[in-house]
Amino acid sequence: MTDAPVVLWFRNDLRLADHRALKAAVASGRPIVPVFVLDDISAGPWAAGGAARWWLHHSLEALAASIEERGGRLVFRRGEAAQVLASLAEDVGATACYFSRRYEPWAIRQEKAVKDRAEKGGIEVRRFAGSLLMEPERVATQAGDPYKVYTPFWRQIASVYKPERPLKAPETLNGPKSQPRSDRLEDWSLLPRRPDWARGFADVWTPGEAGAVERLDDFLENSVAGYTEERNRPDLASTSRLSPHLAHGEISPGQIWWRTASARAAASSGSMAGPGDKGYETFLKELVWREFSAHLLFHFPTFPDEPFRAEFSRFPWSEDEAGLVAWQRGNTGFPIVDAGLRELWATGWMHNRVRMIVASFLIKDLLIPWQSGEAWFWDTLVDADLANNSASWQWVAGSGADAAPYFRIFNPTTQGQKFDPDGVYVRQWVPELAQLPDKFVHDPSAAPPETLASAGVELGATYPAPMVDHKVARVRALDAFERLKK
DNA sequence: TTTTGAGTTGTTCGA
DNA sequence: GTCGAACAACTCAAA
Repeated sequence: MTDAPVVLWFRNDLRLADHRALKAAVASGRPIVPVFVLDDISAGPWAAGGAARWWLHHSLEALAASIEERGGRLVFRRGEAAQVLASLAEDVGATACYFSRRYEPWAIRQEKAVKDRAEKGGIEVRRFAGSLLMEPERVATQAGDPYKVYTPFWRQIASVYKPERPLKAPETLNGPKSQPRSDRLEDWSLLPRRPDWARGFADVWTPGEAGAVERLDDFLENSVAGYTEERNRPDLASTSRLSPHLAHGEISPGQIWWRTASARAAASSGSMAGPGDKGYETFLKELVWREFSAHLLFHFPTFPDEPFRAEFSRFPWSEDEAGLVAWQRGNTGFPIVDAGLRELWATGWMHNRVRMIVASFLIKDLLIPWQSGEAWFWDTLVDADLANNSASWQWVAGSGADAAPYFRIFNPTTQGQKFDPDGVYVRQWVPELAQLPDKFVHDPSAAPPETLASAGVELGATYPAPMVDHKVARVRALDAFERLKK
């Protein structure tokens, strides 16, 4: 027996409940030194973007507070994880380091460096299952290959995965006798200043473990029943909005599965499974899409950078810098596209249906490479997740696994009319169109001049004229994809 | 090894 | 206004 401390390395698992590494550290009976390492070096180009850093700051504040309530203290240090952890272990005389696994290529390299360095110094390293339902090594086709099609992957997970009651957060955390040096979180400059573009974020989000659980409970109580249909409606608050909490590990997918299954059982007890029952399964399927993306990235580490289908490297992309900027700012002249990109800028998040619409527009209407959209989302999304982001962009581009067929080109006007039928979403984020009648709110350029005038809209002045003719752009995209086949 | 059935999210056109 | 077919062929997963 020893009472040398255990270093508990927090990564994208910023919670105390359902945390295996933490549970093992507590069970060891030794003092615990919890630490978060800001390691932009190991992450390289995929270091957290601006919006995710805002979230990270607040999530770390919340985590530090709940550790403190339990008698511990979260240490903040900055630098290359292998080096930082070794030096922290030395400072406190720790002989072990526990952490949750991550699955991104850079994080796998980072873990290996941590392990090599620690073991050289005689530190025991224990790695625990991380942010997935199942370890990627354990999910394979009968031939032993990774799944490349979603539906069989889903069937496999649904039949093999056994939901387990999530681990409770420990009630006390014993620290070491003397506290190690720590940075001050405020000195990391994770929050934007001048300009403070995150001003509106706090109205919408509550980063931290408690906020995550509250969000899930609210969803299961109020929205899951109608989820199958309403999840496509950006004008309704019908999705879970758990993505940023999941991305930072404030809640685990296992917790989500367990609570969803429990809520489903409670809802159907005493009555036949009603039409509302479908919502639970649809929701779990979305959770498994996240899983699918993570497994794909694990098996195919170039996913964020290169098209999964190699022939797409020959695609005739356009170098349209001005077009990219118009898209980023939400000045395309297509209301639903602009609404989405402005929602993203204002809140760090965009409804998933709208993500598909804006992505299709960038790729297929403007012929701008999906990597440009991926990079913008990386910097602006509070839920930025390397696997989800790259898999989803490649899905829209048609270059991904199980991707959309090339002829699936979203019509931004039709999509707006279909999924934001009363224009509520557009009017919220594109207020200069608010006075237009429903009939034209998704298609201002079709409105008669007097309608525009009385709504105070002057195309090209108060709101941009459409930057492309969608009909023409569609044919151009189909043509480009046609050439790809040859 | 070969065969077979299936594959998130759409649009347009013509009957 | 509604509905079904066409838009391509290919790859994947499992029998």
